Parts: sequence; structure tokens; C-alpha cells
Amino acid sequence: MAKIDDVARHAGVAPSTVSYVLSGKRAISEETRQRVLKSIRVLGYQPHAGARALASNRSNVLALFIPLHAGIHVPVIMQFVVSVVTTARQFDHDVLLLTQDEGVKGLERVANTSLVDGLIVMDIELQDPRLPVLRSLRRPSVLIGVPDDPDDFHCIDLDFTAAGAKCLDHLADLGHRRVALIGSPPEVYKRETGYATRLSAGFKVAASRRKVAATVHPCGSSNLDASLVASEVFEDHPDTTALVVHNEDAVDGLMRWLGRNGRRVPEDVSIVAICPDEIAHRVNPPLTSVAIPAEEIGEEAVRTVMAMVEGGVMDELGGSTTLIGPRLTVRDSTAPPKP
Amino acid sequence: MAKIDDVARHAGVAPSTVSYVLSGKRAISEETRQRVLKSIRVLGYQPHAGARALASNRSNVLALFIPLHAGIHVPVIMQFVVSVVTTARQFDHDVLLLTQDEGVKGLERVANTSLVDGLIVMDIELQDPRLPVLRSLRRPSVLIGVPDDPDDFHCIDLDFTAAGAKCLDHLADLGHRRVALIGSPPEVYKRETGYATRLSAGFKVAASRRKVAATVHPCGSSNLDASLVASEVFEDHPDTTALVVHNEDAVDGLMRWLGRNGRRVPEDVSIVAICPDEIAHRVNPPLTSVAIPAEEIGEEAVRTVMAMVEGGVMDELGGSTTLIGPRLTVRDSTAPPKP
DNA sequence: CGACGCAATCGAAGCGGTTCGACAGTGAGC
DNA sequence: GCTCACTGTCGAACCGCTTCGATTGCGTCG
Repeated sequence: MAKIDDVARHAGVAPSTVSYVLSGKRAISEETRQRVLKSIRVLGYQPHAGARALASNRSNVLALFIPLHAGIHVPVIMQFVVSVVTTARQFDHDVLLLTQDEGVKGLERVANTSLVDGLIVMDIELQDPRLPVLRSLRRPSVLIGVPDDPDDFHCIDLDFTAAGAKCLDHLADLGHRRVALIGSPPEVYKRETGYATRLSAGFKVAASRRKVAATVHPCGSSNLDASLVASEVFEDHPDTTALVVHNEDAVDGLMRWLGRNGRRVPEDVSIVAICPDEIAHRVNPPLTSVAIPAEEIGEEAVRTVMAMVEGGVMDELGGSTTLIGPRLTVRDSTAPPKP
Repeated sequence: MAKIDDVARHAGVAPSTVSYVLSGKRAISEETRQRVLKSIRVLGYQPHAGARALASNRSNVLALFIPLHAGIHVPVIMQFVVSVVTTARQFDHDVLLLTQDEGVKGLERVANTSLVDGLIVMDIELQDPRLPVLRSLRRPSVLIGVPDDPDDFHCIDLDFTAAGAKCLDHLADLGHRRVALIGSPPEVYKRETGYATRLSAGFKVAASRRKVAATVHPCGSSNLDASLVASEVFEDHPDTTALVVHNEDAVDGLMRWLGRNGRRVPEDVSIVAICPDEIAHRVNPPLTSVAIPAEEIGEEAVRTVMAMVEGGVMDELGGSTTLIGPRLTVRDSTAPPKP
């Protein structure tokens, strides 16, 4: 493997000049620049990551902490991951993957060994045990999700409160008077994951504002769970005319239960889902839905953490919470209730 | 952040001694060892990853190249990823994620900059363009999947040929005389992904051995695709009494189509699936299936690549192909055909 | 015409570990 | 009592790159 000295010799310059050509941190005459670049090409030079990290105190690696809790929808997670990796590359960074079972220790390890320049943490709980650790790390970090007390953190997420409200408002506008929220699995609420809690809060507040009767029902991922919850909903409140579904895995089971029980969508029951567009599309009828802008969130997370990395400003003057406004796409699953 | 010199001073030894305590590469008296370990604990010392990588020529990072092609089943991919990350940690390594759109350049970059000690590459095609690159890298790599010509590579995979045969044999044993394979999406075959091709080959060979009439039908991921393929199968060959399904996304649609068309499982149609156990379990009736041992494969991949990293033997004396024997679990979806 | 400023480049000192050869001390063997 | 083999520890030389201060050559200004 060619080293910087080889390149320097080949181009007839000092090693530092090569370094400056590469980093652009000092002016280099166009002529020399081209000569150096050519030598780099000819020799196939690639700087040694470790050496570079040691000397520059920058590893060009970002850590991404992904959740693998029960009750999360894996494909959505993967959308985040891909978006983060792709965006990170635009900032000349790679992504290191940390999983749940490494826990908090993993955060400390990668940060304290200077393995990474910054961290992105997904699936934030309201009282997340990782937060105090993150705060102590002296490496920039960004949360995907919003804790109870975000004070000095930088958080990014879909505005689930607004999303819950938006779903309800859409249904209220259509004239529905009783709506049920079919939510995430009970585990998710038990963990007090921010998004589930906020969505149902937004939903409930909007309901009382609009004077719509509303109930919330956690729901497991299996078709059986979906059936049970659905029958419970319609038994307890036969006047329910609309559902908000915030559970990708339950969508199918729910639709099937409705079919089996002779309730047509949207004639008898309207449905609004919070789910990726692919899922909303592939069922029949296509669902009116609020998508989770995974790509956008991932991008923004990387941009934010990179800004901090590059700014070098670690003693941030406070945090920031970026909530992405929900976009509701009307499809074929919502209509006014039958009179 | 404490450095090795701080630890050395605190413990009253030379920096090299601290290093040897940590690496265990030279004998250190138990007494000194304890003293050093204590100092490490007290100071919260964590070695600088870059410095370590530079000096030792080892980054303690593995690269994992994941596929994101159309037609792949994301949750299964994630199982691999988790298994790889978890196992890597047992070898004191972290995992860097590379995605498709970085392409071959990504491989070269992480390998040539010494960012990683070894690479694991998923979703191998029969003629995979990444192979020549991998060969030139002078870093150990392991393939998850098997190309046409694995010569000097180390490959790990489920034995899809055997799996195809096993499914057919199970059905033949039950007395079925005509079986259809509902396969992966057409894109997957077009790319000549090893697993899809091998499975159908094993299936066909077994069929002709057992004198069972067999057909193969690529199938898209949507419910509509599943319906179309299913009706085609039973129209073209009304005597079909069993299906082998190698397509996680189509399972549901298929089951529903059968239900809608009055074909009971297993009384009228037997089904064997190649899919994760979770999927086999959550449908009704639970499916007889061959699981994809993602966890096992991921583990083995890491073990293999780590053996090469630690062996330092890069000029391997040839490769190896580890095929994991398929295990068929009989559940409620298979039975003898009606007479 | 000398002082000065600026652009372009160089040289050397780190960055924080690992590793190798050297060396002191100790106990065994003869 | 002397040699020899070991064990445990030390010191110094790297690993390959970045960065900072110094240096050179030039055009400009007073």
C-alpha cells in the first residue's frame, strides 16, 4: 500500500504538501495540485484511516444505535439505517452499527476510544437511560425521537403529536363521531417510547377539542392480536365508524377482520394509518395515511450531527428539537360515515 | 481522556507494560497486572482506536455489506445483521455498514484505508462483480451466499439445493404427484442470486428423481402478484396438490387466495415454506417450513473471517464452502393428498 | 531600493499506541 | 560458585498522517 511519503516523492513535494492538497486546508498552486493528484491516482494511494484519525482527531465514522425491541417494525428501521448511511457518505463518513444488547457500554466504548466522531441514537424512550451517558460523552450526538426532557439534546422526529391530531381531524372533518386508535404493541407503551405516547396524546387532545369520542387500544403484531382488538373495539362501542391504525403489522390482520365481519372500507369503517407508503399502497383499498418520513429524518440527523462535528462546538448552547410536520395522504380508505 | 502514559505513571510501570497487560502478549506478574488494571479502572482509561490501529495494523472493525435489492425480505436481512454484530462483539470487533449504492468502491475504500480488518458480503450473485475486487483486497473476506465459482473464497449459506430437495421429498413422501414452487420475485432470478437459483435446482432435481411433476413460478411480493401466480398454477395444472413457497412476502397473499378459492390447507393443498419461523407460525394453519438459519450463518461468517484475521494467513490455501443443512419442521400445513 | 506582505511549500514535532530487543533478577543444574 | 535459562519489565523505535511555525521567492509600496 502506498503511503503519503511515496506520493510525495513521486510528485516531488513534501508529505505535508500532499496532505494539504487532500484536505484543502492551505493554498496550493494549481500546478502542484494537479501533479500531486496525478501521483495519487497513479499509485492508488489511500490514506490510512487509523493514522489519519490519530493525527487529526477525527475518525470519519458515525455511530448508529439501532433498536431491536419487540414490537418495532423492522423495515422502517432499515429505512432509517439506509438513509443515515447514504447521507453519512456524503459527508465522507462511514457508519458503525451498535445494537441494543451492547447497551450503554457500547456508546461509551465507541465514543471514548475515539472510534466515532458522533452518534445517532434511535428509538428514544421518554426517560431514556442512555441520555445521561450521552451527555457525558463529549462527542456530539443526535436523537431520533424525543425524550420527556430534551433540554440540551438535538432531537429529530416526525411530529407524532401533530400526526395523531391530523388523523383525528381528518376523520372529524368527514363527520365521524367515534374513533378508535389501534396502537403499537403494549410493550412499546410500557417502555414509554416517545412516538407511541405522543401520537396517542395528540389523538386524544384533538378528539376532545373536536368533541369526538375516542379510545386507544394497544395491539400486538399478530393477526390474532389484531382480530381480538378489533372485535373488542366494535363490541364495546358499536358506534365506532373510524379507526386510526399506528401499527404496521396489524394493518393486514385488521383489514381481514373487517372483511370477515362484513364491514366494508370505507363505507362502514374509515381507516387512517400511520405507516410507510408501501404498506398503505399494497392493501385493498389503499389507505389514507401519514407516512413516517424515515429518509428525511435520517438525513437531517446526519446533517445535524455533522454540523456539530465540523463546528467543533461541543459545549453547544442548548439543544434543538426538529419535528417534521406530518403529511396526510388521502387515499381510498376514508369517507364520511353512513348517516 | 486518560492516555496510556497516564495509566503507566499511575501504576508505576512503563507504558509498554500497560500495553502488555491489556493484550496479554507477554507474561506479567499477577501483582503488577492487578495494579495496572486498577489504575485503568480508576482513570477510566480507554485506548484510542486510531492509535491502536496505526500501531498494531488492526482496526478491530469488520465491514458488513448488506443488500437492498428489490425483492429481498428486509427482516431476514436484519437477522443477519444483528447476528453479525453480536458475534463480532465477542471477538472485540465492531461492525461498519456498507450499502449497495456505495458499490464496489466502498469495499475498496474501507479495505485500503485499513478501516476494517475483514469483510462480510451478503447476497452473492452467481457472477458477482464484487468478487474480483474482493480478491484483490488483501483483507480477508467471507461471502454469505455462494457464487458459481467459489474457488478461493470462503462461503457460508444455507444449503438451498438440499432445502429445495428436502421440501420436495417431504411432499413426495406424503404422496403428492404434482408440486409447484412459488419462488422469489423475478428480479431475484434475473440477478442470478445464488439462493433462488439453487433452491429451484434442488427442487427440480429431486422432483425428477422422485418422479413428481414440478413447475417453478417466480412471484412478486404483493398480494396481487401472489394471487395471479396462484391462479395460474391451478389453472395450468389443476392436479397440483402441493406448493413450496420460497417468498416471505407472498405467503400471506397465497394463503388468502387459497381461502378465497375454497382450497383448504392442508386438506386440498399442502404447503411447505422456506421462511423464518415467525412467519411460519403466525399464519393459520402454521406452516411446515425450512427456516433460514440467519443467526447461525451470521455467527459462522464472523468466526470464519476472524479466524483469518487472527491467523494473519492471507494467502489462504484455497477457500471453503460451508453449507448448513436444511432443517424441515413439520407443522400443520402438509398432509397426504386426497385420494 | 529596502521593507513588507503574501502565496506556496517545507520540515519536524506530535498524535497514542504496539512491539522488539535489551536487561536485571532469580532459581536450577552441575 | 558459576553458568544458563527464564520471567518480568523497560526504553525506544516505529506506525502514517496532520499541523504549525519557518522559509523562500516575488511583487508592491513608499
